[in-house]
Amino acid sequence: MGEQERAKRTKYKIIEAAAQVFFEHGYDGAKIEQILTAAGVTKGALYHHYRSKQEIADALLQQHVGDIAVEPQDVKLLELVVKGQRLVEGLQRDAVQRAAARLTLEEGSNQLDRKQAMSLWAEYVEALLVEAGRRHELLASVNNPERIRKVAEMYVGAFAGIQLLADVTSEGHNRAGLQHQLTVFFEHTLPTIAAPHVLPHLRRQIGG
Amino acid sequence: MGEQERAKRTKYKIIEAAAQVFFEHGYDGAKIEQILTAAGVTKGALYHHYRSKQEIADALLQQHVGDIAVEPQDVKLLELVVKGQRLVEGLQRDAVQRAAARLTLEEGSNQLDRKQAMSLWAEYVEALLVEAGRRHELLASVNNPERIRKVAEMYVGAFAGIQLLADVTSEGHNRAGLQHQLTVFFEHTLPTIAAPHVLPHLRRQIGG
Amino acid sequence: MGEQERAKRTKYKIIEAAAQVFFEHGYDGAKIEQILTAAGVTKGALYHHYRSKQEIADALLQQHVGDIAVEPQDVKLLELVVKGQRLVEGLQRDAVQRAAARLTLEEGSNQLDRKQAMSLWAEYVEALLVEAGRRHELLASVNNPERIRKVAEMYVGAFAGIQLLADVTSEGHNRAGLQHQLTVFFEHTLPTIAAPHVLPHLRRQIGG
Amino acid sequence: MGEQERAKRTKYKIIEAAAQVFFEHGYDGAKIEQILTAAGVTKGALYHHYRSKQEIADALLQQHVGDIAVEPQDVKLLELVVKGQRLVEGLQRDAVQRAAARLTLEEGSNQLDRKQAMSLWAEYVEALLVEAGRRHELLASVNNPERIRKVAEMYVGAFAGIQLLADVTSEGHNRAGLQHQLTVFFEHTLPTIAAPHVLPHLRRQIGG
DNA sequence: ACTCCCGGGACAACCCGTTCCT
DNA sequence: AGGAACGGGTTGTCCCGGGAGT
Repeated sequence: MGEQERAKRTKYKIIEAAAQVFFEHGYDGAKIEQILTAAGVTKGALYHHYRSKQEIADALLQQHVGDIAVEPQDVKLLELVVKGQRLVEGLQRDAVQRAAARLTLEEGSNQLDRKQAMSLWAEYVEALLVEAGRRHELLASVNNPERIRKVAEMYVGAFAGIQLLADVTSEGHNRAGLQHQLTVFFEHTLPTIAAPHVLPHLRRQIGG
Repeated sequence: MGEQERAKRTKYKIIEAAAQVFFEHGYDGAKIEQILTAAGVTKGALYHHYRSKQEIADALLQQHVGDIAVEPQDVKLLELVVKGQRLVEGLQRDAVQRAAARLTLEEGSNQLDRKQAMSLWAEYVEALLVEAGRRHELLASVNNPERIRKVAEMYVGAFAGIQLLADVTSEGHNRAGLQHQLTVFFEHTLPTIAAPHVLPHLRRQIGG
Repeated sequence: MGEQERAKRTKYKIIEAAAQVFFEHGYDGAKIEQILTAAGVTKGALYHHYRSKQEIADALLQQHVGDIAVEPQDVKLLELVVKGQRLVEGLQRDAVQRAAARLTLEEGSNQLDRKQAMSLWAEYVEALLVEAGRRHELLASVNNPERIRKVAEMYVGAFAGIQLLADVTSEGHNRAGLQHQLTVFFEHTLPTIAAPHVLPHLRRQIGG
Repeated sequence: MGEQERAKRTKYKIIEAAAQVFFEHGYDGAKIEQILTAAGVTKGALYHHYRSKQEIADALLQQHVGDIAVEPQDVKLLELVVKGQRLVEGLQRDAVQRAAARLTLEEGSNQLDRKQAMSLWAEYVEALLVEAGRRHELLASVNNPERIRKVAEMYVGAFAGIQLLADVTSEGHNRAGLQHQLTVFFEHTLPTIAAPHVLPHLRRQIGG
């Protein structure tokens, strides 16, 4: 019982340490020894819980998928905004999220994972926009399937890039930075997507 | 003499091969052997021309900086658009550009490089926007130093992200894809930045 | 009490499992995990009963030495034949015997054990032959100390080899195979050792 | 050119050192470090020439197959004797032969090799005996297919065993020992196989 | 008394960037 | 420019101990 408890904590210590190291050095650049040191565990312990470096990375990515649920909103586009904010918040707060993001972008020998992760996001945004369109929240010029698809992809890409840049621009993991960046992004893209009557709602959330 | 010639060609073969390998596997993941095989060169040759793996990467990045000069335009914002298009075009055409992009985003042991590269871009865009502002090409709401700075950063970030996504979304290195993506990006951001009277000019370039 | 009983059974389960694994992979090649799995025991249990891998091997070898006693025979050479047959029978029936044989032939870090085991056998056979000589059961050409010694060594060696080959030639652990092999061996060596008048007795046993 | 020469010598040094170590400790027990030390080469050199420990063992076994050709003899059974003597001689003279023998008997993960090696020998001896039978060199009691087969197997097995024992009985690699053992073996088995009229010929060779 | 899980750490095989000699 | 050699560093294996629970 107490044993189980300890094991659980050890596993988590390892994941946390791995997150830190993976985030800083990438998958290939990360050395097991670094993880060991950071976690304060021995090799025996680590390999007791995970069979390989790859398995640690996988476990880390699992954690990530603990998907950010967003409560439904009257204005569908609000969900997009909130989701983005939550995601950003997660990236700032949680080293595991940051590492997962890095690993996903990097591809670990298999390009597929990266592809899938991105595609998933794109699909999610697309579905959201479609629904928004049905509710007349989109500008007429945007509200057709072809266009929605493109916009979704652009959004996801741009979003990913902003995260990337934020790592760089900010000294420490300054919270305000990324959040502000996101705000700017929304302010400059939503007006060309959303119908005028929903913009005020969106602005309120953004500004908040 | 002819020797010089051959040496030059060998060096380039190496860079090209390295580009391919670095792009696919990243810096740490790339093995010298792979480069050797891809280039059809022996180890002796490679180390005759470059003293280390890092030096190859550096040489590769130099190439990249062979900066895309853009001819001055009446409308300053057009330069931004053209620059973006040129960059994208380069990324599609040239494996070296692609590899350089990957390496830059990855940081090679030193975070500084990534930071600098990004900052450089941000500064370039910022300067461009400032000049555009002076020429009354910006919306009033955007035309103040603080805001311009933020917008520039957002732009660079989003831009980087679009490239990333493009690697993923496209099967082969489909040219049209990235270009189209970029078009969508410009269409959805410029209206919230540029003054109405320059928009038609920009649209003409974008659509082209 | 019942505890003791269980402990005993556990110990035996371990020995049996170890025998299987040692026989198949040799000492170095055998992994504790494999023994664990085969025995259906946990690591804690195993190390409660045995302090090390080596100790398991030792225990296994002890078992082996539970020497095959052969009832005295009128014709001394018959004892040699019977002993051989018993040994072979044991090797077929009992995995522990098989494993012990392998470990003995392999030497476990110390060559001494192997030497001793072999020497023991050689001495046993030698003593037996000496006694047979005293009883006029040997051919005159063989019946001198020097010769007896050599013959004994040859016998043991050849015998060991036959076992080895049998492992290999036979698909499953075919019982008949080894036994038959042994018969052939006796048939082809005894006539050059035994006095003619004892041969019929020996043949009867061999053929049986 | 001179390079090639050096490489060849290095490869051989490695094989020789490996032979020594494999012979003493078996495959699993042999450590690469030991081979390195014995050969006086570095890890890099070793792995430049061989990709794995297994590959070294394989190379070693190849060498072994450089089969001992025996010049045809009038009396076919003489070939059997000569072959045996040559083999034994080889085992004494050449560490590589010794190691190969050990590795073959040990099976390295795949039992097949051992089986095949043994079977090959058995087949060789069988063929030889068949031919001898055709030339009326065998006793009538032996000269039938069934029997020949069994005798061949017995022979090979016994032979292998004698080698094994010799490793053990002898302190240094005493040459005389094994050879003498072999002599005894032939003396005690051939009379029950060979026709009386060829025995003198065989004895002459054996005694030689 | 025995089981079991967690953890410790030495050590092994192998990789890979680099140098050195030709 | 060619290719053998170098050697430190990496991941992963495996034998074993320890302590809580039943």
